[in-house]
Amino acid sequence: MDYKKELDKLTDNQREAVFDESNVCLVNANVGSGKTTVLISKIIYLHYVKQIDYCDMVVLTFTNKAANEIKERLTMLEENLNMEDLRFFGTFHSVALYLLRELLMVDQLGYQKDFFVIEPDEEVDIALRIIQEEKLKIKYKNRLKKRLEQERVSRYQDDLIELRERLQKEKVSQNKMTFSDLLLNTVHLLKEASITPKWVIIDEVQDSDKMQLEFIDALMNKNTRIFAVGDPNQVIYSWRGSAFNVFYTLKDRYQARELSLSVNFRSNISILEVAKCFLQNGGRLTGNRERGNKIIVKRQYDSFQEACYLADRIKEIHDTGIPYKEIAIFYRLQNQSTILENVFSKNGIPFDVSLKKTIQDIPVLNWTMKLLRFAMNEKDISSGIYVLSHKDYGERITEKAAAKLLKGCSDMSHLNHGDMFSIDLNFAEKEDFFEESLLQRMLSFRKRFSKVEIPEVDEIYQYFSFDTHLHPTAASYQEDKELVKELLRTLITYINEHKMSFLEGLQDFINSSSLYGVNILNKDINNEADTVKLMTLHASKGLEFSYVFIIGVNNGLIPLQAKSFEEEDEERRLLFVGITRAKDNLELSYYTNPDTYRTMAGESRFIRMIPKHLIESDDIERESVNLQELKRQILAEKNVKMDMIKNSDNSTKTLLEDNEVDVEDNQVEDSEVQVEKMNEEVEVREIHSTHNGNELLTPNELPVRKVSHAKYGIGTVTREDDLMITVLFKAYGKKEFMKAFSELKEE
DNA sequence: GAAGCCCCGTTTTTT
DNA sequence: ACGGGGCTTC
Repeated sequence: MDYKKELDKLTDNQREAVFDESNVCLVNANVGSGKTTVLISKIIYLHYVKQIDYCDMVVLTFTNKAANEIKERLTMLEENLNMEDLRFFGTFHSVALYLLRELLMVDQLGYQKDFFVIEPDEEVDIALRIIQEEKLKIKYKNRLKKRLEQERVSRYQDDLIELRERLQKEKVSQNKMTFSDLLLNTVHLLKEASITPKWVIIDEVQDSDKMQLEFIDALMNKNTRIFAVGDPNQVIYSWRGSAFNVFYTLKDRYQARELSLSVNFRSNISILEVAKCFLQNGGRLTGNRERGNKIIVKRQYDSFQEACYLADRIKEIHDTGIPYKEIAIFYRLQNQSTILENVFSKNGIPFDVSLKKTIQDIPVLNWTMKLLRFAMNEKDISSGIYVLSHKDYGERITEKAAAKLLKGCSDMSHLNHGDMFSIDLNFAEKEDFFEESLLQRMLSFRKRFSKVEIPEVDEIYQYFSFDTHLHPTAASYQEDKELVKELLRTLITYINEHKMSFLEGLQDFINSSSLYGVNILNKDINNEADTVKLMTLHASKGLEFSYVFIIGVNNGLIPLQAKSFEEEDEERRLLFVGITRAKDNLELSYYTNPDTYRTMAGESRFIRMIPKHLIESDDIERESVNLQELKRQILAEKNVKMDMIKNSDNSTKTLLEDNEVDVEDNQVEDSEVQVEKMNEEVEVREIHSTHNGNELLTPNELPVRKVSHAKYGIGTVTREDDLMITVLFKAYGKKEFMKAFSELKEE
């Protein structure tokens, strides 16, 4: 049988995890160590060797992509595999949705079985409308989303708590659940239900948040077993709530056995040695490949010069026979891609940018989706109001008027659909308006299409008189019309594929577009295409390329300004993730003239964490590029410093003068030394930048307490209080420690 | 209601 | 560094 071949491919280490017999097993899997292979092999092993039915396993992932990958691999082993058997395989949210729809009593919470899943923005829209209607006092409406998530008690003495209660009721009455409602309600209802999976299997478990851990816990009974894989060194989403130290939490809660996979099969030794500099959990990371090329650190003038350089370099690489799709460029911020896009387009370099373009980002499609939502669910007042009052496509009425109009309708909802159109015409100026109105079309939509075979695109298009609403005179008309028709085509295809009736299929499509994202124009990054891939470091997780360029490794960009050490740690893991995407060649670059004020000139402290012998020297460039530029920078630094001296007291002045570099005398020194001196200057400036005004260092503090740290080496204490100590390390820069845990030794 | 002050956020993104 | 929003003061 084929499954044996799959299991034979495993290494001893991987085999141990797959064949493990403990009730709860956590696999601490290093980057590139075959995490997904182990997870899938475990499922195969349980199914084919241990004879566990697939439907006795709940397999949880974070992305649809990961879920699909697992399903595909299982289908490859068994072509006739019934997808119904894999009904508990999917993202946390899609499994929750399945449970709520098929197995749990949502009516206990006031919901109906055919509830809708809504986008996060829609919840805010609903909240804003409640605020308006109920005349609630809410401050900082522009950060309402964050406030609703975070504040358990109102921070600003307003009606936030009342709003949250009203919002909850409103969602129930409109029969809608947000993403977090899906998990929350499932956890709530599972307590009373008897759903008893034999196995709960979790991928990328380090990304779980509290709610997801509760979801796992709610699935557990005394015979349920857990198998989870993850990598604590790849936690890059803690800012959106992934629970702290999930491994420890789970291990403790279920008395789990922890196994680790330490061998990396992806990158060559040169790259792994660099990656190790950024490993924080002291874990072992070993490779099994050859040494390969040293990594390159390149200095660039600015992002435009760099884009031109990259265009040339990529052509060169491609000419050696490397396909474009083996080359990737990573950056910290989305907007860094624009300059690359422009320059690459001009130079004929094929590329794809990973952009999260969804239906809601395209106004006409957002409007159309809401129209369909209201047509399917007349309780969905907020969508109705949006559709009717939209300034471009709506009925040229205000939100208030639309709300009144809809209220009139829902008060009449005890009447059947046919009677509805005779209601309260005070709001509609003449009968004609109402008879032919979009509102009427939406309200009678379900009746009109209930007994119909799946209609043509044009039939739906005509029914809603889309042409009238898209305004043939408008500049965007042609484009809008194409988009709407494309959306409707996608819808019809979707319904045909799922072999459903029209209305059933439409309902499903509406929910899917929230939960799974419908790709209308294939805007998502196409991995098969032979193009250079441009993406953020975050988006690079889980991928691999032969050539990787990480650009903008400047302080203030990589790492982004960090407010706490937790944040700085996360920035470091983020660079670790980027570095470990590279199989054969890695190049880091930084700017000497960055385009934004937030970014500081010169290489990031992260680059200085890499020992020099691991880096292919860039000296030839440095020498030829410009001593002039260097000199200019040193002068600029000197001016900054002189300003500071003017603003500070005399004792500090004396101290700083000792460190000064006489630029004129140093012109003939080699550039290496000059760079070193410049770095010293920067360090002096950094000490100052964190101490404004009277907080400046006193002479007693500075000369000079040296301490040493196992990882960062010897450094100078720059600040100290009861709780914290700040040390400046030559190779790393400034680092804050909590005294209790710092393990610093006095020199 | 204009002027000035204070607080906060700025970035990454899946479902 | 800078802008938005809320609050206080005149």
